[in-house]
Amino acid sequence: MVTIKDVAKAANVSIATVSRVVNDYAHVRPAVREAVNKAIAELGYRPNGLASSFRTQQSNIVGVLLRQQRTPFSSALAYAIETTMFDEGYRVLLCSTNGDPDREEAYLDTMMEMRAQGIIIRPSGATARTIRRANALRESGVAVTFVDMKPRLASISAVVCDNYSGGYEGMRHLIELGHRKIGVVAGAVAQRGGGTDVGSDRVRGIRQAAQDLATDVEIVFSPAFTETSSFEVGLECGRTMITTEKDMTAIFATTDMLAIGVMHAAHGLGLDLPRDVSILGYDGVLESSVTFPTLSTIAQPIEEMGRIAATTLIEHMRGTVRTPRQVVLENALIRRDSTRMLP
Amino acid sequence: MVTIKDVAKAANVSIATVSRVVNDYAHVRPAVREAVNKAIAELGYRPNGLASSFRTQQSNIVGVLLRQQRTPFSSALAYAIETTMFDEGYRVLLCSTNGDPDREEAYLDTMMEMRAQGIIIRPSGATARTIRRANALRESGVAVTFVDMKPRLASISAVVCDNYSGGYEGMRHLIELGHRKIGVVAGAVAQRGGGTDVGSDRVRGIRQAAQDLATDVEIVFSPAFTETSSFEVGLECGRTMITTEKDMTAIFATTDMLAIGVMHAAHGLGLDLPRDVSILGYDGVLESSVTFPTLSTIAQPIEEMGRIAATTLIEHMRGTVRTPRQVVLENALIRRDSTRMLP
DNA sequence: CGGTATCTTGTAAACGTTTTCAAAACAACA
DNA sequence: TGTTGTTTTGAAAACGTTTACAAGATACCG
Repeated sequence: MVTIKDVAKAANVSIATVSRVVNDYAHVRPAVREAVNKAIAELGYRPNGLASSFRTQQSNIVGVLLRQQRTPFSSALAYAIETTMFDEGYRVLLCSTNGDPDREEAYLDTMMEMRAQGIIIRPSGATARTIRRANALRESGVAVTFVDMKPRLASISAVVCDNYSGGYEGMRHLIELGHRKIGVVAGAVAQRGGGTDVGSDRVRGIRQAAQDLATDVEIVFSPAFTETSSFEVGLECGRTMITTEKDMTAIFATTDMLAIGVMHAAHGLGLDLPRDVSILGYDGVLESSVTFPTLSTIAQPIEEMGRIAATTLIEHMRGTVRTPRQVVLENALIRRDSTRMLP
Repeated sequence: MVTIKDVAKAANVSIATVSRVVNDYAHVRPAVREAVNKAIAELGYRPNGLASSFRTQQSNIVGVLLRQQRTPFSSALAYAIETTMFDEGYRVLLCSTNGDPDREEAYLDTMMEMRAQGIIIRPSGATARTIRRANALRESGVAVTFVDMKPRLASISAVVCDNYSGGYEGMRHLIELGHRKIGVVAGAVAQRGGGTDVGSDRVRGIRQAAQDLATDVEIVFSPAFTETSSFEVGLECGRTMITTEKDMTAIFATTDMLAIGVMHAAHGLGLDLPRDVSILGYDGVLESSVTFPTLSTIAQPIEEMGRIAATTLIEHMRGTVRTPRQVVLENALIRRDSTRMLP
């Protein structure tokens, strides 16, 4: 490998000068600069990033800790973060913990060892622990931003959608369409409503809307389950719900993938959508636009979340913003074909 | 930050000894080892990865260069690669070029600067250039493996599916079901059939099967288009194809997302699936199992591809395998509800 | 107990940069 | 030409590890 020394020798200058040229410093005579650049080109010199990172203790690496990687939501989020970071000169180390706390631990360790400048975390359920860990990171000088989760105490920056009002507006949509008995498919934690996770907020919004918007609204929850977002769960819950609750005219699933599962359940039971039952999703992932019928959904601005999380983290890393900041974005109802006005 | 020096002082040993303990070397007295570990724990010492990477010139970083990141295929692939690498002690830098050659260039530069040990590339269309670049990388000591693309000359390792036979078997499926006039939705490059890309191989297989398997098979191609995999393109092509070719009974799309687009076109034109037209996809992404009706498809073992690409690269990096290796995996037909026997 | 082999430890030199400091070169001015 | 101020350059010291080498300690053997 050709080093800065080789370049210095070839250009007849000191390594300090080469360094100055490489890093675009002022105070280098044009002639010298040119000679150095020529030597660099001729020798095919590439600065050793390992060395300069080491010297400056700046890795330019940020970690992104996701709980999954295969879901549409995560993909979109990761993509937005990654491109934003790249354009700002940071490189991202993408890690999917798959919900395994040991893996999360291991990844955080690695990031510390690599002296990552900042970390974006989409926390999994184990919030207390994650927050503790995140605070420890912050104290040792690593910038931290949460995405898609708002911690109760605002010591850490976070970017999140207003899931409460999303749930609320989803219900408003269904109620305005004339639905009065509405099934809700949501995770177990969410149903209890105590958590700080996004699902709980959605359910709270749903409950409140049912109280506020009409006197005769009845909501029924599908039996609790633990995993909170998969197609299979939606299928299962949809099936039992549809067979049990005869006069239910609409189902609100707190996730698009859940909703798609519910749609399949409905199809499987011979129902015609949306005539026999309206279905409303939540997230606005790509997949929701390619179902049949296309899925009405409360869309989150996923890419915007990613971008804002990235820029927030960057500001923390650069020190331009020191106080934690919590950004709450609005969701938007997308009316498509899976929900219809009751006759 | 607490360094190895601090630990050495606290444990009353030399930094060399600490280093030996940290790196699990033999020849350290148990008592000493213990004392050092105690000091490490007390001080909260974390080895400076930047420093050791620099010293050893081993970054433990591998780059993964994808052209997109938001597609189900890419996500699954990235996930498989990432977990495999992590378990082997490597960290992955995930990069999506979005088809932009400048971005690809920039990423490769970064990887060189970070002294990545190896790179997995899912090449985009610009193959000649990518191969040249890949060879240059190899010569400067970086391990390179292609995934989902097999270069003509076997100087670079690659993991790919047998797209030719996949196309062939897809056609066999449709022909066995009694279909004789079959529409094919594929990219422009693929249709010309000259490229080394996966699409071309699929089309070649399709063509050959049409010749081999029955005398009266007719295939019609949808008008050529450039982007090769999106839902919108499938929608567009499906629409024109269905309205133009009246006696066509099946459509083979060379991508699941294309197929899903075609399904929507069919639904939009009031067709009943699979009664009025059978639809066959290719890839076997998650989405194909949640369409309505569920999509029959030629499934690629995407995760296996990722895993094998990762292990291949690891073997190259470790030097256990030096000669390039090209692995070809088989696809498998998944029969679902979107294809049916002609009456 | 001396000699030898083995185990354990420390010293110090790298690794390729960046950066401080001071010296050298140059320009401006009297 | 000498003085002063500015620009340009180089020497050398870091940064925190790993590791070659040598030396000190210990064990073993006759």
